[in-house]
Amino acid sequence: MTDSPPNTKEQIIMVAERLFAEHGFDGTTLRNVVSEAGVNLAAVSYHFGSKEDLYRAVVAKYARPVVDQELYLLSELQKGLEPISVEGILTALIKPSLVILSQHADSHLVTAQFMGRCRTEPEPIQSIANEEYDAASQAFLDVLQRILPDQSRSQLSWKLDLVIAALIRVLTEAGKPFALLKSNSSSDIEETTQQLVRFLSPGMRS
Amino acid sequence: MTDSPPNTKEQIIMVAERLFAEHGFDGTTLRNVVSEAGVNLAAVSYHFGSKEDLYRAVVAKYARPVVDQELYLLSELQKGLEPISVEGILTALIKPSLVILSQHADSHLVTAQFMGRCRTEPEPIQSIANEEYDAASQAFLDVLQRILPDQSRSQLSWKLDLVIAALIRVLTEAGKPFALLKSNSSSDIEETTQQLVRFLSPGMRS
DNA sequence: GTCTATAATTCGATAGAC
DNA sequence: GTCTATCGAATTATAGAC
Repeated sequence: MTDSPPNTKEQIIMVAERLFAEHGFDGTTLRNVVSEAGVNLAAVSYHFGSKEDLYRAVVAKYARPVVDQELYLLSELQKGLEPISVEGILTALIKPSLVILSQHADSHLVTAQFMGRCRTEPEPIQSIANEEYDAASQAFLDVLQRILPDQSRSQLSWKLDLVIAALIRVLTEAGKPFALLKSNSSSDIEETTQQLVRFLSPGMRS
Repeated sequence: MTDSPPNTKEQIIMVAERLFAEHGFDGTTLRNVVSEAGVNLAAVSYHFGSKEDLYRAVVAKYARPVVDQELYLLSELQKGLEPISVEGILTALIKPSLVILSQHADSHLVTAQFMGRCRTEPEPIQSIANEEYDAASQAFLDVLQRILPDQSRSQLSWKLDLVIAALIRVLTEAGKPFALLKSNSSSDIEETTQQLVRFLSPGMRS
């Protein structure tokens, strides 16, 4: 875990994450990115290719690990002996997005806001992040269908969609006055996860 | 209810609503608007002033009536003799957004998508719509606090926020394959409202 | 009110020197 | 890898004729 000084490529990704989070894809200019990053404009083309490729790199760095963790927790849940609960599934879905924040302590709010923002972008930009998340959504929908066989798949699908919408909102609003998620301490993340799960689980059972 | 032929100003607003809904504020150019509307570029400046002023006009036309209806339903609820229920409050909050769709029968999906999109825009554009909605949110929060005195105001605040996030998602996703809201028939709107209320009410009570 | 023409910027991307 | 310089295209907004 050596803290190597950020090279040009990393510096660009870090600044781009913040500007994409605050102003969206269209509202962020490469000139703003390189200006705040203290690097040359041509460095973006050299290291990434295009603005969209830079965006993909930011998604890959900050969103992809969250999906991997979600799928891991879901598989662990299925390996267990106890029956799977709605609360367990929602926890596996929600927790990784919140836990990841404690790993980037200094920029945790920015990461949260980017993860929310990238899922509210207009098309075709939103699809860049959605392609990462869709596999996980399908897996969670399958498990939900197994433990809630009385509900139709389309019903479970829009319910899961609303759960994700709530999570996205929590991420986007992170840090604002009345936000649910205010700190990145482990205890606070644990508690925020539980509050979200408790709010959403009853409706899931219908 | 005469169907007067759309003049230039109305034509611009109608096309702008759709493009803002699909591509967001930054992703929509005035040239795209006037091109699809079949009017001259300078007409935007003449009738509205600036791109942001055009956006305000679209919000005023499609979002403001929804807020007015929400506040009206909430006041009617408080005039009634029966005790106010969580379901009643959430219905007053959710129904107007859905009902308005049956009034613009031909463009109902576009209106839904715009009402959702305008609340996920990056700042400072999002504030344009939020200023319309904030008064209503405060009023709903006050009533919720009265009938749920055991929960802290900050807790009720983020719960209400998640309810609104779910509503925004339903609007944004209207018309897509697995969307909750698929039609603009009165019966479907009634049923969609009930499903949303039933999904969200239990968590509201904690 | 509607139009043409254009001002004044800004954008993403790249060629080419070092 | 990093830089300067710039191309070509696109943007909002407006001046001014009709």
